[in-house]
Amino acid sequence: MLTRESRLTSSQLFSWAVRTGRRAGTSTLVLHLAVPSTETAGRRPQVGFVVSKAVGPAVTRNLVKRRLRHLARERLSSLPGSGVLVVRALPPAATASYAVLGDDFDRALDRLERRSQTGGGR
RNA sequence: UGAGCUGGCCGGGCGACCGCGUGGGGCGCGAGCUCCCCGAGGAAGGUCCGGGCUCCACAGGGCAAGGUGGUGGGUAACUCCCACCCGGGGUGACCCGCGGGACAGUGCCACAGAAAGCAGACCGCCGCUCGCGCCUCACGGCGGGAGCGGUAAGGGUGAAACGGUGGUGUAAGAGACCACCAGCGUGCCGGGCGACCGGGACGGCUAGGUAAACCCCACCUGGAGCAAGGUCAAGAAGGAGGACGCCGCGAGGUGUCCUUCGCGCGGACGUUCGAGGGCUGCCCGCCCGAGUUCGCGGGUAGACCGCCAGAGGCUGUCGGUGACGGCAGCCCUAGAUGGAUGGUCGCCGACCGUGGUGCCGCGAGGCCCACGGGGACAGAACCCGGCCUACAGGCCAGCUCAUCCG
RNA sequence: UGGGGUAUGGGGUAAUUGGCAGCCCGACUGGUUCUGGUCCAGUUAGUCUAGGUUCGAGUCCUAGUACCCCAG
Repeated sequence: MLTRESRLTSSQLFSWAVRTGRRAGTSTLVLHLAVPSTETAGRRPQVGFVVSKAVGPAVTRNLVKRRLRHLARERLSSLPGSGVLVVRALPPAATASYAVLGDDFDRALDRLERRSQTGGGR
């Protein structure tokens, strides 16, 4: 679970991260990561989730969200200081196990970090 | 023992590690840290009804529109619930029913059939009159036709055909008359608060269906919905849409042009006689300079309230056939807002499947052992009462039918 | 949260007041052709589900299911 502080609660930041952030996808997840160019104070990273109705009914959507929040909490330290991460779940995430979701999360996060080190992004 | 009917209840358990939200306590200047309590459902679901609550509207009445529809009760209210009545189904326990009005009016009843609604008559039956043919010496008889009239018994159609059965009667027939039965109307007696039920009397002999067709009658309904509504409260930067061009595989980015929004009202001062701003906290001075500033209202991003103690739950008792109500005692039992109530793992476990040269049994099957799988439907979003829908598996109580034993 | 609409063979669509469920494309079979296509003839299969009103329901009523749309 995530504390209130680490949650992304502003819809403006949500659309900002999805629009301008770098993207990496797997079969179950798509991650958007945006880092402010100027250091807007040393805030902690924030994580938000998007689980649409295509994933399933409310019970499975909530289950996917809870699993993702736990996964994100364990990986908070590897995010850049003031980064904004949006995790979007795809329909296969409904049937994926916790371990599979964790692997996909790690792979996508790894790809995002590598791209930022090689000076990617716009 | 088997098959069923009705009502009620449960709907995984234990543990370890790591977490989240409301509230409370402690520490800390503070950010925060730490401890404790509590933390999804019977449907939280669909959003089909009814209410509370909030804002708007409203003298009163009527029309329109929508809804409800046996009777009596319960309730804050209901299209809900209870009891009863009526009709239908079942051997039965029991179940089902939008169940007012068809002499207030209008409409419809396809096909078939003579005729489908109020009266009429196709075939037929019967009588009378007039021809014709045949038989007979004749009287007369038989057959068939036309016209006039009497009938509705029989025929056949249909979902439905103008009461049914039997008799008297007749030229043939007919409620024309009689008996019984069904049904209608009027008034009476008895029972019931009532819907209605039972009984007998009289009348007329008979009246079709459809209102989930229009309609009539009685009753009910002001509108919106917690994104209701309220409090606090930035910024003037730009935002939205469209057309065209460039870049990009694309998502998109960027440029030009057009449209629109960037609030309303009022006051004061000011536009070269300088409001206001900057240097600079003040004065002088210098520079920029056409709007500046104040009040009231409105309230976008955002924050907070509404927001969880309530038609509340449990137990007992009393009243009532029951729904339910009265009284007493005890309890506090989710309040999130990109949305908490959990994640991972282990053990147990109903239950299911497979196997066994195991045990019991005539058998169906039961028990035991091993292995594998392993909980259904489903997540509060202002609250409550119902309805409807989904649901693996299991428990309890009462009752019915069949069979066997005593 | 509030409101509206649709459902007819495999696909797309008709059905006047309730009165025999049609049409096009497709699929299949046969014929024509040396073969395929074209063409001709024929066959297949349907009113979303359940219940009700009615003599009779695609149509009317009630409940449900699925999908779509609109406003905030």
